[in-house]
Amino acid sequence: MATPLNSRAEILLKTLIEQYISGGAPVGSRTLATQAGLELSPATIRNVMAELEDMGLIRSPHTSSGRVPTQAGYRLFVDSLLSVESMDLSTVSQLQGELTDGVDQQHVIANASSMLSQLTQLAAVVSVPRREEISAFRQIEFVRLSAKRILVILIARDGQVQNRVFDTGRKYSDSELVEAANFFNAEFAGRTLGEVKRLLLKEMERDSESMQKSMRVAVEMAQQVFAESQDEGLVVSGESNLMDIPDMGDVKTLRRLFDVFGTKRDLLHLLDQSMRCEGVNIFIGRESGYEALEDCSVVTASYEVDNRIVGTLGVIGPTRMSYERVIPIVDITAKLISGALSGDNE
Amino acid sequence: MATPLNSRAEILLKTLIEQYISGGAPVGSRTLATQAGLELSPATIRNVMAELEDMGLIRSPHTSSGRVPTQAGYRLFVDSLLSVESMDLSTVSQLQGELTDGVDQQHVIANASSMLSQLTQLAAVVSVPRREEISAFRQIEFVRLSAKRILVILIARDGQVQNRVFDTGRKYSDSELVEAANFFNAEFAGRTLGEVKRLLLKEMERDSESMQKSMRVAVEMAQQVFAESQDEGLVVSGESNLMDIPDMGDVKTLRRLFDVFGTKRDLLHLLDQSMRCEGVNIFIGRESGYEALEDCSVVTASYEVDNRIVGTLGVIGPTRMSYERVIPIVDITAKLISGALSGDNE
DNA sequence: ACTGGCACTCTATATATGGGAGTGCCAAGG
DNA sequence: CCTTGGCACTCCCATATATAGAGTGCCAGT
Repeated sequence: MATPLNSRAEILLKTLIEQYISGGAPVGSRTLATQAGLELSPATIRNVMAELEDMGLIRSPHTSSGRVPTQAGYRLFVDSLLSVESMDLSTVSQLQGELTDGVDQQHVIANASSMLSQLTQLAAVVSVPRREEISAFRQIEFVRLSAKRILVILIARDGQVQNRVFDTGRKYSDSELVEAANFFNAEFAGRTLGEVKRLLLKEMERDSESMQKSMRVAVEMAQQVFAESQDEGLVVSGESNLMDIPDMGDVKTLRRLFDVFGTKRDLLHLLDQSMRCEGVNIFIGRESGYEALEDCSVVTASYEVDNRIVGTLGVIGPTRMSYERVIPIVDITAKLISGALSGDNE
Repeated sequence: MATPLNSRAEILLKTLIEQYISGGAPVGSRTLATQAGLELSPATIRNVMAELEDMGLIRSPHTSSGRVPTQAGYRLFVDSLLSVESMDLSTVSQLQGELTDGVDQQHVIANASSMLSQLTQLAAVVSVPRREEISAFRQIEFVRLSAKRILVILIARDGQVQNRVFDTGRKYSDSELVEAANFFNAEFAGRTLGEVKRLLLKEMERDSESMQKSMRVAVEMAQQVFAESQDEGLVVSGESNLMDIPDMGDVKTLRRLFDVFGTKRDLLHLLDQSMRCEGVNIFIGRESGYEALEDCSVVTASYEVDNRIVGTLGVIGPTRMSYERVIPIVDITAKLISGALSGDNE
């Protein structure tokens, strides 16, 4: 941190990490000497390694085995040492193909997630976009299923449909329902879902008598449906890929990891963090803030619709993952999904 | 198989299996002597155990360790030796509560699955009901999203909503869409989804000119939505519970197991098999027909809506699971879910 | 500043070693 | 004839021990 590395040390650190990533075993001075391309003897390299260890960039698991990168080492690596491969063009177009053949936002997201996990052989995560401030309200419908059960259907301009069944206390006539629907459709058409939600909320607070009773209930139901439409989801796939990775050998560790996937809340929070920044984001080990992700890294990128960031996607794998392979995949996927969702919308 | 067991052998087999299930370790003659309640010496019991081994009901992992049940042993056990506990009443009512607070079929199913896995601490599986022949068509709507994009919404009488976006080749006027909707709603109201699907299929085959062109496309779109409505789903939860079970220690084995959960097709097939029979069904180890389920058992029960079997639920765990605890849970859940879905429907 | 050499450390693997649990069989007793 | 205690035998498992190998740190020489 204090002293910036001289270029020889950089090269050695880079080679060491690459070597460790591909081999999985601690790297010793001899292998480093042959691999780094510098004409140095193992002894010299040992001196440099000692320095790197002092700086906290690498460490040795035991008194005498090779060195492995520390978290700080990885950080430096991905920040300034890493050379990313650009992606195979045919793979890109294949990805694009698979991605855009979902007519529907849900399909696009699901495809993206599954592709991502397949390409990286890691676990993939895609957050369902916040549509609130982007997607506009188109129309709402109240369908009477039986005497007291009413189905509310919310349709957004982009074709997303949200629906929910309510058990109302009393009977509603068809005409009441039609009237309610007309009211909403006239009042709110064209506004964004978020706006409508807020307006409805205000409406309810006013506890107004200016509204008929029947309207009140309708507003309440609509409010709930809108509230759910915010329902931020998360699509996870390829979790089981992580079981093939020897680093995670411990079933105990795996279990905790899978719990994270199960709850989703934590993951969502993590993805939210990287919503702010553009481009690819990397959380290494503890940086994510979750103990279960101790030996994992998370590579994320956010995607946008109509030039606004609306969601994030990423992959989760062992800290010892091939960043140079994974980063471009995540990057490209984010861009493609942006395209697929934007094009879809008009 | 040939010779039915005498009662002493039965008791010993039963105790052995119970002992093995609770302890997880091979059971020897001494422990069996103290646990079985019979006044017999270990030596005598050894003789009986030898017989049981000859019959293929138990085996010893090594020349000299205790015995463990074979698949055939488990089979006999669950078929005729098992005494199931009846369930704690408070648990039942709690279950019922949690189950019925989902207004919506999807919620009920999801709740059932999660409850099932929580109660058993195993992986749970619930198949989404075949609604085709039960659920009636209520109405269809065509919403124009943009010039050539049309949203088709299918509403069933029970409140299920199915929707899909189509990119049509040409523009449709609002009046055309209204006309199409009216046609469907008048023609098919009240019929079951399955019926409508078949009728539409026939309609399309006729390639009739009696229909206007616009109708043809509408029929086609409707057909596709109906086809998707058949979309048999599967809700899985608690997979990660299996990682806590020491029997499955092997990550390799777990991985294959998780692959089964991932593909779902195989699971669905398995659940289908037990749709035919009423009551609780048990597949032990290989009986399920899947190699990945080698050391697992599947306990299933089907549930019904309006006295017709429409789906199946079950749990998957190690063959060495506590059947006497699991069976009643699966049984009750199936009954409760039947109730919850039937009551919901009118 | 770099290098070879050397003693040292620590791991991983293979190889004994002994205890323990359980069996099968046999001969004796009810 | 069924049951039982006794006994030799088998096999697993945990522990200890030896050994090879990889890698280090340090020092002295270039």
